[in-house]
Amino acid sequence: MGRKKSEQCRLAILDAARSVMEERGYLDMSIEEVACRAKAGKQTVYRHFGSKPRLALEAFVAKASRLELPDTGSLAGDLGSYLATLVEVMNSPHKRSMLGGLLAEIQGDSELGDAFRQGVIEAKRTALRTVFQRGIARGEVAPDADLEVLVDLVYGPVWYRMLISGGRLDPSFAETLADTVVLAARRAMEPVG
Amino acid sequence: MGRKKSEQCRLAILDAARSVMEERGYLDMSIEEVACRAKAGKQTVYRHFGSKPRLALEAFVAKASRLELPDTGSLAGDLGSYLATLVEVMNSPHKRSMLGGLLAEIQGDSELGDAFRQGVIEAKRTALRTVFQRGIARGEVAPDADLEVLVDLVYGPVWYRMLISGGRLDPSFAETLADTVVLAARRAMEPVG
Amino acid sequence: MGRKKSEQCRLAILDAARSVMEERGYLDMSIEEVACRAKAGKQTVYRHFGSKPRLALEAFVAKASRLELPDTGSLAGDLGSYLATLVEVMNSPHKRSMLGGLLAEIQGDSELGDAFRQGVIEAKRTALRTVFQRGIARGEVAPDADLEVLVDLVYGPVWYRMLISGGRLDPSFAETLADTVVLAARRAMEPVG
Amino acid sequence: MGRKKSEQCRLAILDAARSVMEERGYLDMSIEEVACRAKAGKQTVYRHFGSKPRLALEAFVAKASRLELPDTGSLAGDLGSYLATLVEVMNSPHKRSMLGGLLAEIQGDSELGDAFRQGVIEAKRTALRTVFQRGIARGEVAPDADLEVLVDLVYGPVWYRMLISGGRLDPSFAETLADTVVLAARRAMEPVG
DNA sequence: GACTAACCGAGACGGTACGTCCCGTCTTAAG
DNA sequence: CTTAAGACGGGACGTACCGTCTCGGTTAGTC
Repeated sequence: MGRKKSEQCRLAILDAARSVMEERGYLDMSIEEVACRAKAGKQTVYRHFGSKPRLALEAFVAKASRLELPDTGSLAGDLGSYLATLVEVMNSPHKRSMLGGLLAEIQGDSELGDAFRQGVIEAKRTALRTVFQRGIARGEVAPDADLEVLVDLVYGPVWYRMLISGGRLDPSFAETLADTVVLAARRAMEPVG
Repeated sequence: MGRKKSEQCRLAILDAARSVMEERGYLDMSIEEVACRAKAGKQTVYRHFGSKPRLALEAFVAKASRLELPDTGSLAGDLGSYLATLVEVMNSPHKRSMLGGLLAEIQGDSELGDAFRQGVIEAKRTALRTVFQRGIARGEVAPDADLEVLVDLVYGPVWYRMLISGGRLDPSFAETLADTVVLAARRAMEPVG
Repeated sequence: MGRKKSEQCRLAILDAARSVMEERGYLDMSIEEVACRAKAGKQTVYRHFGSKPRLALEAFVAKASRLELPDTGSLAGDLGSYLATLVEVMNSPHKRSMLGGLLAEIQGDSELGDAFRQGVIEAKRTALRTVFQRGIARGEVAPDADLEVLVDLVYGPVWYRMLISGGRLDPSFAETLADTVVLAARRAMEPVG
Repeated sequence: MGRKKSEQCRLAILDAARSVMEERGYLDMSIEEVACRAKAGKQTVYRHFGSKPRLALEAFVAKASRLELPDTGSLAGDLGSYLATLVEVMNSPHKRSMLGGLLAEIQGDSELGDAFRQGVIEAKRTALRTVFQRGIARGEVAPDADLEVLVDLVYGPVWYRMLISGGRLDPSFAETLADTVVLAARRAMEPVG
């Protein structure tokens, strides 16, 4: 029984969380400020989200721009188009701060980690897997290629530059990376040498 | 005049920091506990390291096993050997926690970020760059290849699996990744088609 | 319709309030726990009693053992008998806690204070006043005695020992106090000296 | 070792506590506001006083006007003078609120209760005991009188009026009470009847 | 060898945020 | 139409750490 949890209230909190994170970054976001901005009590925040990283995760997922899967007719076209968009989206200080903070929390909280990987990572991997499978059908990708590694080959360098090496995330990087992955995917078909 | 900062004391603090991080993870490490374990005053910790992420960074760098650069005579051999070791070293919960935490702090603190990239990232990249340059000399790598992207292609997937996707970091992954990068590096030499 | 249920519900709340207070004391009694034990909603508690001190007051008055006014034929007898019972009743940790808590609330809430004095204090004072008036009729009490002060002389020391000094509340105290008050009451009749 | 607790800081907190209590009463005094007014951290308040009732007790004791013990040469004079002053001092809303709140806390916290009785109550009782002993020496008080009850006879009615019955605390009450106690004390000497 | 400035441990300081509890009000569903 | 259940905005709790600031006590280099 009892009163129902208000959806309106939930959204106000998510909004507040988002705006605080964009202003201060994940680490300096406090539940107290989020509650205050959402004109909610702290308890209400905890009732809805349970903890700071959960809140951040939901706020992140809520606004995660759903990247559309391109279908240009060739692996090179698909990858080039997809990576161009991906790199542009990832090249944002807000995202860097939010994702950096979440990564810290994820290590050692496996429940949160699973939720993060399920909600944020896996969907994107599935999209790319489809792209490579279409490549196999077209004969552009070796049929025995390790799709997981190919997917890693795309996402790995992007996340690595964004969060770790601080390398440039520009169109030229997207292009070079796409080209290289295309070559790597194809080559597995041919005899080495 | 006066007394010098004690090296012994500095080491005790680094040791304590390391052990706390291994037990509780980066986020739950407090300066107070580190000071207490090192039988040092908090002030002393701040005098030597200035802040928590700096301390963690130094603790990390201090114990960072200096990976030796193999020279087997072939790119495939070098990469295979290097990646096998790298993947083994990275497959550690402690490292995950420390690095995740550092990443969170790095976003938005550019001074710290620079130190991290300088002390942890760049050295490793340089090593790999050398490997690829030897490959060029041997004719195993296209002379006009983008070395930075090739290096990203190695480190990106490893960090990505470690911190983000949670994918396996096992010898078979190392091998597949090494093989794929070797192919990608070589292919740039040949006409596409 | 549900008029009957209402009274039943009121009693359940009073019962619950009493039992919580006996277990935890007045200060640590929360409306929430009372409602829960009474299987009532918080709103219902507020509808019936309005506030915690009101509830406590009603719970206290409800169970207040109605002390019978003795009529032994002499002031000494009446007072001795009455004080013996009073002291016994007051010598209870539950009562101490409830009354201490109520006293705290009463200061600065004059409406509650009036209700408390009206419901708990005045009835007892009236009883004692009657005893002294019978004493005047019998010639045992000076006719010009200040009855209010005489009544204070009985209740004051009892409450004072119970709540403030922590002095013993035993039969011997009751006896000595009764004797002393009898003397004080009579003496006003006679010339000093 | 370590830095010493600052006396200055302790006094600032006591001062703040006093002023908050005078404005809001004991129950509505919050540690947070006290700390804020004293420009101290909450932790500092807890370090020095440990809990709200302890703080209130110390604040109360600190400002407790040390009533001087009169020595007029007669029991009637001593009691009249002492009670006149006592009643005047007790007739204060601040005191009512502070003492009411403390009484609530005292019930069920025997350590605090002991401190309260030791610091606030016992000193005053000792003073009065001395007065009565001088009365015995002068032949104004029965030598076998129960001094404890005589002392109760003075303080009881005063506290009772202040905190419980709400009766007037004016000079005429002080006078009547003093006279009555003098009579009660003397009478024990003489045969009843 | 005695001085003395800097360092050391310890820990108190003014703060900020935590996550919890309870307040008194409001909303919903069931009887 | 009244209940119970319980979510709501709010406020204080007592705790944990933050980074800074005294404290004595302990080393080293200079005089």
